[in-house]
Amino acid sequence: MRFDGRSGGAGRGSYHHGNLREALIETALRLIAESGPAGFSFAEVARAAGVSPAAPYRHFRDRNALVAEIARRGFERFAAELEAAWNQGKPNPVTAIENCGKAYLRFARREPASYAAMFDSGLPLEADPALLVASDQAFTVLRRAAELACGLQRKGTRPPPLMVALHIWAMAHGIASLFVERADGGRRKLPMTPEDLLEAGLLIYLQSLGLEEA
Amino acid sequence: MRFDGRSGGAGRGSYHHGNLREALIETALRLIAESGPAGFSFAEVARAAGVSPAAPYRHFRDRNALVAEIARRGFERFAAELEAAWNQGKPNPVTAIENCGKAYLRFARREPASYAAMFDSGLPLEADPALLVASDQAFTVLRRAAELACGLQRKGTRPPPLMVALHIWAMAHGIASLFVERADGGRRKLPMTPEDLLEAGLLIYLQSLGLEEA
DNA sequence: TGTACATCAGTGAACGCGCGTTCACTGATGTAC
DNA sequence: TGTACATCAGTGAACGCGCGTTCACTGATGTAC
Repeated sequence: MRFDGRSGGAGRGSYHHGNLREALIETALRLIAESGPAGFSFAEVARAAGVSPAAPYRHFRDRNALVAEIARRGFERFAAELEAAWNQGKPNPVTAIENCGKAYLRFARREPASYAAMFDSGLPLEADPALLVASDQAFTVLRRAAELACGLQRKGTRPPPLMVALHIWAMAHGIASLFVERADGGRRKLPMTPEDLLEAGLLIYLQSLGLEEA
Repeated sequence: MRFDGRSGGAGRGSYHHGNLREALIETALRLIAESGPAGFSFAEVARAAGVSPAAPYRHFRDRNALVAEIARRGFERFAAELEAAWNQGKPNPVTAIENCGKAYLRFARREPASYAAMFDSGLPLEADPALLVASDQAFTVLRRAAELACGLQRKGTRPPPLMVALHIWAMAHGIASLFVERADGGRRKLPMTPEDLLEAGLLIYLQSLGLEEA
């Protein structure tokens, strides 16, 4: 890829952009990061990408399709980062789950635009099968982590892994939503970092299930 | 107040509405419930309330001021409902905290428009001191609850009450955001009610702190 | 290697629309006397 | 009780603007021969 984002022989000023689809996605991410998932128009993306307002229609049916594509890609990267953080439960399940929590917050912090498209855009997941699949992939990482962690318990005292995964997700998502700073407006002040808050919360929760770092 | 929402002698069709400020707030709540906090315009509220597009300017500086007022009132009712659910820690702190959690979800479910204005509107809390105060009132209920619950522990093992309050808030907010059904689009499917999920999560968490229902 | 042609990404003008906001105004209300 | 008047909530017309979307078009690209 060339430095200006155009491919092949299509230089700046040429008739064909050459890489417009990607450029629109990158531009929309920038605009979302600046003003939130509702803070941009289809026409504005076109203008910011340097093309006519009709050009985006060659690549996306409408504004929602663009946001859905951003969310879908976001979920895929999100799932990959959670998976890497989980690292097959090493060095031990509790530490690995804490690493997942850190990865969750890191994603919300480093890709606030993707995160907003994924969780705050109001897009119905059901309307886009690919979006639903990508979203499920991310949750599946947490579910498998909970399954492995719960499997360490004696049979009689095993909590339902699905429930544990949902608790972990809810706490991570709650902390990300309430306390991770956003470019479009500061979040509530905290006497600690969101990462420390989540780590402590997960530790307390997992201790109660009989799991320790060991 | 009369049945049509107009006060005094101002009947329907009269020049003065008589109760426009309240009518605008109610109308905006309805529109937010239908299409989310970004899903209405100032002009649309006026039209739906049956007045000219200039009329709302007599009562609110702009659209944001209307949303902020809705959020402020929402936080006040929210704080009152959490306070009632806490009920001074009776019958015991764990049960009372669980009741707070249920009240949290009940509010998100029954007043989705207020909840969205409070948490999903992107309004900067700092811009409106009254909004910040109302928001703090709500959190203060959780903080005092955590203080009382933590106070039952022996001194050496007391967790920081502020942190505990933040964990409770995050889990409740995470579950409300992810799983409570919204009118503007379904949330993820769950194999249990959000209320049961939160109750179990709080119970596991509080057990780890040495707190039991007793 | 050269040429004719099919493809299709991007143009730019156009449309009707609803928006936020302003303005001078109007007329209902309540109050001072 | 009646009247004159100040107040101010709501009117309606107007403005410039950016939006989403369409359309016939243009010209760059790649390929078949």
